[in-house]
Amino acid sequence: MGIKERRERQKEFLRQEILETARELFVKEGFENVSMRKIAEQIEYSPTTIYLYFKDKSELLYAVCEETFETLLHSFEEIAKHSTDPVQCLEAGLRNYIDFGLKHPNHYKVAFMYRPEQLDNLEKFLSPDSMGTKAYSYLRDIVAECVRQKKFKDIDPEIAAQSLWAAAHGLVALFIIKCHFPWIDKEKLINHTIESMFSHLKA
Amino acid sequence: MGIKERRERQKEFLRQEILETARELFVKEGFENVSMRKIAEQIEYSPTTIYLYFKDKSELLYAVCEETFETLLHSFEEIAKHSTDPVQCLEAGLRNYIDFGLKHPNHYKVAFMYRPEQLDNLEKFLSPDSMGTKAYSYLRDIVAECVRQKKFKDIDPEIAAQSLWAAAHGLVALFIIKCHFPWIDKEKLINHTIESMFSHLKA
DNA sequence: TAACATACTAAACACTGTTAATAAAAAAAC
DNA sequence: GTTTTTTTATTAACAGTGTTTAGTATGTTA
Repeated sequence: MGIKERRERQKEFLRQEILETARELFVKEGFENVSMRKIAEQIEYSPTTIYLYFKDKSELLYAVCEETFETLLHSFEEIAKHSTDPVQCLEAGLRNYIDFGLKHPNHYKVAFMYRPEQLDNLEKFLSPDSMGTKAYSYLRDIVAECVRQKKFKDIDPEIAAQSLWAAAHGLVALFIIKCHFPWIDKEKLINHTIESMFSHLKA
Repeated sequence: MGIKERRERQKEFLRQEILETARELFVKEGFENVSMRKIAEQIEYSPTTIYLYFKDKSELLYAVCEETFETLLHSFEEIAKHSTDPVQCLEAGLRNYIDFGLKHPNHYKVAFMYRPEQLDNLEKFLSPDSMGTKAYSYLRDIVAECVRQKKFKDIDPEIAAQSLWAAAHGLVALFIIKCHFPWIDKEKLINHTIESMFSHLKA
């Protein structure tokens, strides 16, 4: 019964190859500038083959999103490993998030700036198993730890976490979309925002 | 020479009609779901006619943007008229901005969540005469007034204004894009963010 | 009435995501 | 070893997109 397994492996391999190519192109040229035909050409298959492995283009987007959330979660965990103070850990995590957005704008756009039009993808995003949920939960748990250690005032970690995320996203999203706006030194802007959010949480 | 003027009026009228239809459809169905053919059908002209009045679809987007920025600027000014304290004025302005985004997500997306791919449109956005520039300048001037009246600490108004804008945008943008995320009560989230930003500026 | 400028449109180009029907290849059954 | 069945991949097509080119009316001027 090794034949079936080998075929399964081959199927999985091609699926992965499609996904990798999609990610590469999305990151390099931006989601809306990548057509299914372009992906197909790159992997040297006909366009319709992709549909045997992914329901549609938005499922490809979803899959790349999940990858991205996973990467983000891992870098969070990595930061947490090398830090003792949860507050410092949280700040480093947020700065890492922002840096990612600035360094990989197209990648960030895929993960945080497209709304999947289809309901089933939205539902998948919300499932507790989704990498997005896990990454957010991790963020919230660090905030909760800050509160538990009384390094933050007694606040609902959910509020603090969502507010922090929004502040970080606001910076990244505007930098990306309004990239020709005469921004003050971005570093200063990031610092000011983070200081504002944190000092209010510590107060 | 009244004929030429009448024709000019007629031209301007049709241009305005196209623009209004475009805005209506963009707001109702979202920019990416509105085709030039759909706009044309609505105004009962052929699709090519639109190109006699607007260079391309992105110029239509730009024009609607300018309208939006102008509306936003006017509501800022209206708020300023009915308020004595610049801090209170600033807060009301920001809340008004956020409310607009929540009430008219498609409209907000057009103005703040699309990057015009073409350079010339980006340049137009940056010109000092553009409504976007004017609206931002107004925001920054209110912040500057807060600093002048020593109701804010001595900070570069540009930094404060951009940081405030980003915080507000972060909330609205995430609410729109991740609209199925289990957000805590939005009102609370908005309050927390604004309090954070303001208390740091007042300190 | 003839020439001209303006306003508009039909047809086409080169794309897009996606589907239905079909061919090729591999595996299973006889 | 040949035939049937299943899996995999492709060709052709549909319905749509933004945009351009070439051509047609129409109202204005000479």
